[in-house]
Amino acid sequence: MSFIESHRDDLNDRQLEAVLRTEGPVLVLAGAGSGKTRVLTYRIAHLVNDHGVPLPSILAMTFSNKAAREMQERVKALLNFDQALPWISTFHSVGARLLRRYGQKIGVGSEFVIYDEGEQRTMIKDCMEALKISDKDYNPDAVHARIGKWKNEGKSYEEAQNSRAAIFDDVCLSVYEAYTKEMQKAQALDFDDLLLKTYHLFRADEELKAEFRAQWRYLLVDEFQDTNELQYKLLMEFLNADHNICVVGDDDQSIYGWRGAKIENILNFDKVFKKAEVIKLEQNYRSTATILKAADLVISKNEMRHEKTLWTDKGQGEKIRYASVTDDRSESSFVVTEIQKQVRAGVSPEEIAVLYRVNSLSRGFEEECLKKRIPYRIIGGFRFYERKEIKDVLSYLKILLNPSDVMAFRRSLNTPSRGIGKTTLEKIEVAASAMQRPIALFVLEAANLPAVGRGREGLAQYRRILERGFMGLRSNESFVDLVMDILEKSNYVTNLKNEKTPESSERLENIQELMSAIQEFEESWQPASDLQSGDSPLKRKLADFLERVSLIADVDQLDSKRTGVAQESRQPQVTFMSIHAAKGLEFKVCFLTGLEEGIFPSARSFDDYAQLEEERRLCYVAITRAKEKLYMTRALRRRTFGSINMNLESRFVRELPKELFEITIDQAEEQSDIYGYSYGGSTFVRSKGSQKEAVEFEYEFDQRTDFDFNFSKGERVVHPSFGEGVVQKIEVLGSDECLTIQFQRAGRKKVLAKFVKSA
DNA sequence: GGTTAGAGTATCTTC
DNA sequence: TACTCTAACC
Repeated sequence: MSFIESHRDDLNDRQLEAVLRTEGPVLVLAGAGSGKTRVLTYRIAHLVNDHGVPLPSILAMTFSNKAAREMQERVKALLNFDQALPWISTFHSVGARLLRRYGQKIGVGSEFVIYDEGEQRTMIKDCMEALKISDKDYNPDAVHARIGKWKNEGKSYEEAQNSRAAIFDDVCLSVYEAYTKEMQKAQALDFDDLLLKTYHLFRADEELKAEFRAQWRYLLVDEFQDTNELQYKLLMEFLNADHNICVVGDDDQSIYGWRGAKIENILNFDKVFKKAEVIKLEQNYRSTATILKAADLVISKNEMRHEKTLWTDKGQGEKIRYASVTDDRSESSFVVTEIQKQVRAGVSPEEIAVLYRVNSLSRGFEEECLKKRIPYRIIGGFRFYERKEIKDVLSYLKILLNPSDVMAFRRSLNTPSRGIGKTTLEKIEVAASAMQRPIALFVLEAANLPAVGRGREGLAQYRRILERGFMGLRSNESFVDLVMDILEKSNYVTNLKNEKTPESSERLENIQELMSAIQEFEESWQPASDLQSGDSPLKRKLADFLERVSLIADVDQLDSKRTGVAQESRQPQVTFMSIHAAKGLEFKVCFLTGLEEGIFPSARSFDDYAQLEEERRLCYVAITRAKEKLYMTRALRRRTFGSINMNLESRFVRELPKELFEITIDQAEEQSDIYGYSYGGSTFVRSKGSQKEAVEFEYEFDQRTDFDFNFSKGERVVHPSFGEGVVQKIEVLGSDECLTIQFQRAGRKKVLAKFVKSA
């Protein structure tokens, strides 16, 4: 019996059709929760089992590593197969992989590093400075954005020459040119480059293109609504004349327009590929009818969409619980209290998510959970691998792997402080550049470095670390040993240990975390079989590790740090995250918070209809994450950027019929005729029928007194090295307490509670 | 060259 | 509010 015959019952008719239609272009419009991953994985299994298609002939692309991993796992399970599936991968990983192997053909060295957003920004600023373009006249972020736009159109700076429309473009173009050259010099690629250079590679090398086109006979793309122009172009390069391409997506869930995603890609697919088979998956297996009804009412107001209606055979379910409360603190308290109720009623915390439009809203919920000792985890916000201490440590590894990496060089050279400042650094950079030598090698080899004053000893120390590192790379020692040794030789950990501040102990913890990540990585590491090279295993290990780290996204590290109750590990936790991060996930109980005009929908979308449609889609995504119970909350007053704003109730709430809701309104203000909105940082309050009037709110929050802390605000305390002081602020840090203390001698400092005693 | 305090400013989402 | 940048001081 064929695979598909024996699995027939797993699929509904539409899904089956999508699986069986293996030849030619196929567009699967898969509504939220309609089983699209199932379609993709079964399709792959069907191709392999029933059509004898070898796995490397299938190229399946996703956006997140998490989605790729999930698809890999499910395919492996269906096929009873146990090896890595390299071509079920993210767009960026596919690019990186091809470039490591074939990049030399277009001048991309195989040891390139990937620069993150921050490094790109520094690079842009450096280029602007070198070109004497003031960052006051031209905002580096705007320049960056313009360059990104060109890249997303598939254009190098040469190709962008004729797309200049304004003086601003001229400026950006000169920066783009300088930026390209600097990146080349540093042997670095940014995120866009991973796609752009791959695109150029395929355009430049017909032979190579033909080879891969012959290999990849079946293309699959997940979340097609989120592809940008460049990804689309790249896909077209990959696609051979058979046009066996199956794209799966939901135009209603396109929420990355701001990042260049073109919803037209999915809206026009059946026009570009006239023979395309369009299959709609409309049965939802996730949510109750009530939740789907709300989602449908929100999304059906959009004009730019494929018409479709989700249905479910699940019952009505519970009503949506809507709470309009006085302020953000009440909102947090309401949400957390309800979480406690749900948990008491038997819902696992793992099945509960709190969603918000902006990451900054996580704070209140975080504090409330800390207070009530509820385990939680936060996805997004600060990423682990973007923390200073992690980047510091990684910079040493990066410079070893790629001695041209300027950013890593600068960072590692003087962290911890070795007395090497800006002037010395500049001299070294200029000299290395003149010698056309990778900067780290230059430092290592140069007999007489440019005149360095006080930095002499520090530089010698740095050279010793480099020597040690390069030696390690050539040898066969373990990855962990190498890093430990560098940490020791650089005094990095020692210095942190001496600091004894809450910040330093958190940093130490994070480095610890990094070490275990490295160890874990090392233990499970397998050399990629198709990329043979003469490098030592350690070097390849290092390269793989750094690449993985660079391509990690928020959702990918679901089990990473930033948990509230640090020590008691592996407790079931409630999840907090932005709606963007929640895409593709589902939870039994969801809280959709901050439903206020100006927040959700965001104030930025007010004057742009297309953006407003995207907000609407975002709301649709949020609602459809819930399986059984949906809460929606809104605060009348909210503190944003230090000032208090009053916002109207979100239109997404107002548009929904009351009968879907069970409503809680807990304040008198709701009755009054004063309503307000905030725009541009100041607060306006309008009275009904009267003129607009600007009002600054003075609103003092109750100081928290309900903690069972050992210390209280205003208490006099003694610290072993800072002496006497007065407690000004108390925060919870993991299972510990962090105090802000005004010391008589030492000034204001943050210290861990365990270091101080009552005076 | 390193440190720090104060001013200024950005205010979303992220592969 | 919280971060980044600058300028003044050590």
